[in-house]
Amino acid sequence: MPTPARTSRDEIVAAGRAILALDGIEALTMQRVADRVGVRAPSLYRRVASRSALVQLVAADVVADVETRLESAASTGDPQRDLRALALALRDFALADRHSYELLFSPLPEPSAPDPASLAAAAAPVIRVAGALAGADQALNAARTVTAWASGFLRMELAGGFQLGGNVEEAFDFGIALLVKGLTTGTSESD
Amino acid sequence: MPTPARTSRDEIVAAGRAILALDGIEALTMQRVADRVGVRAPSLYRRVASRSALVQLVAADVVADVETRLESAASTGDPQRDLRALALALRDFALADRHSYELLFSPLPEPSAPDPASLAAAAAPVIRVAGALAGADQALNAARTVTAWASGFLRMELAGGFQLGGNVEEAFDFGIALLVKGLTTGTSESD
DNA sequence: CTATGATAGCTAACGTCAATAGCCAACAAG
DNA sequence: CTTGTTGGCTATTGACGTTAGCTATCATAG
Repeated sequence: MPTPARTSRDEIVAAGRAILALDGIEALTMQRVADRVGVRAPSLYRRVASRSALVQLVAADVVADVETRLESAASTGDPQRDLRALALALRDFALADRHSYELLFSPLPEPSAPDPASLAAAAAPVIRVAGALAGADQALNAARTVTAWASGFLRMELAGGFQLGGNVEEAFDFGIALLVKGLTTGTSESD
Repeated sequence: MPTPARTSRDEIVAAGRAILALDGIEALTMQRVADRVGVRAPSLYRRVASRSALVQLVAADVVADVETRLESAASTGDPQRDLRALALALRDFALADRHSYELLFSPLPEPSAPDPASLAAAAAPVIRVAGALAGADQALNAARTVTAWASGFLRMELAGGFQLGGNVEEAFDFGIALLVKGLTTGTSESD
C-alpha cells in the first residue's frame, strides 16, 4: 500500500544485537541502530515502540540463542555429564559474547529484562537435568541452585571480580564438581 | 581561603546513597544529588570528577556497609553456622536495600564498579569461614563457589527471576545446605 | 489511466542528561 | 584595605529518546 519499506523489525533487532555484541548495551542507541539499517532514528519508531522495547526484543533474541545452545549441550543422557556440559556451554557463551550474556542476567539498568516465558523455556534443560540428578521433587530447588551459582560465577568472572589470584577455571570446575556431587542422590546411588 | 563551602563530598555521597536506595541507579543523576544537597548541578564537579566517580564512591559506601554486616554475622566460630549466617545476612541486606545491592554486583551499565581492594576486604569473612569449612588450600575455591551462588541467587530473586512457582526461601535454604554439606570436610569429619 | 488513501521515512523540535566555560562573590592572609 | 584563592552560579554544548507534522510513494478503486 504505502511507500516500500526500507528495513524491517527483524533487521532492526539484528542490528541491535550486533551493536550489543560489539560495544555493549550502552552503545545500543537508536542512532546507532538507525545508522546500521540505513534509516533515520525517528523512523525506527514505526517498528518498535521505544528503546526499551527494542532492548527487550534483542534480549529475547539472546535468550533464544542460549536456549538452543543449552538444549544441544545436554545430550548424553547422563545427568552428571549433562549438568557439567550445561555449565560449560553457558560459560562458553558468556565468554564469546559477554555483552549479550550480561543483558541476559541483568534487568538492572532499565526495565529491559527478557520476558519470563522465554526465560522459562531456556531454563527447561537445566530443570530436566537437575531433576534427573536430584529427583523430581527437588528438581526446581536443584535447578535454581545450579543456575544461581553459574550465573553468579560468570557475572563475577566477566566483571573481573576474581582479583585474589588462584585459577578461575579451577574454581569453576570446583563449583561444578561440588554441585554435581551434592545433587546426586536417589537414582544410581543411595545416600 | 575562599567562599565558605555549602556542602561536602561526604554529604554528596550520602545524598547519592539515599537517592540510590529510594529510586535506583537510574535516578542517581547530578540534578537529583544537587537538589538534595542544596546546590546547582555544575557545582558538584568541584567535589567529584564525574557522575561515574560519584557512583563509584557510592558503591564504595555500599561495600563498606556490607562488609560490616558480614563481619558481624560470622561470629559464632562454628563454620557451618557462620556460613549460613553470612548468606542470610547478605540476603537481608539485598532485600532491605535492593538498589544498593544491585550496584554491588553489577558493573554492567556503566564503569561504576566498586574498586577491587574494598571488595576484597568485604570478601574476607567469606574466605575465612569457607577456609575453616573446606580447608585452607580450598578456601578460595570454596569462597568463590559460595559467593557466586549467593550473589546469583539474590540477583535472580530481586529480578523476579523465579517465576516457576515453588518456595524461594526454601530454595535458598536448599542451596545453603547443599554448599555447607559439600564444603564440609577435613576438620571434624572425614570423607 | 487517473484519483485516493494509507503509510514509510524525513526534518524540526523538545526535554533530560552530563559536562565545560567563564563570571562573580566571599573570605583569609598580607 | 587589597589581593589571591576558590565555591557556586548562569549559560551553553552535545548526546540521547521521543513526538509532531510534512512529503513522497505505491496499491487499489473508479
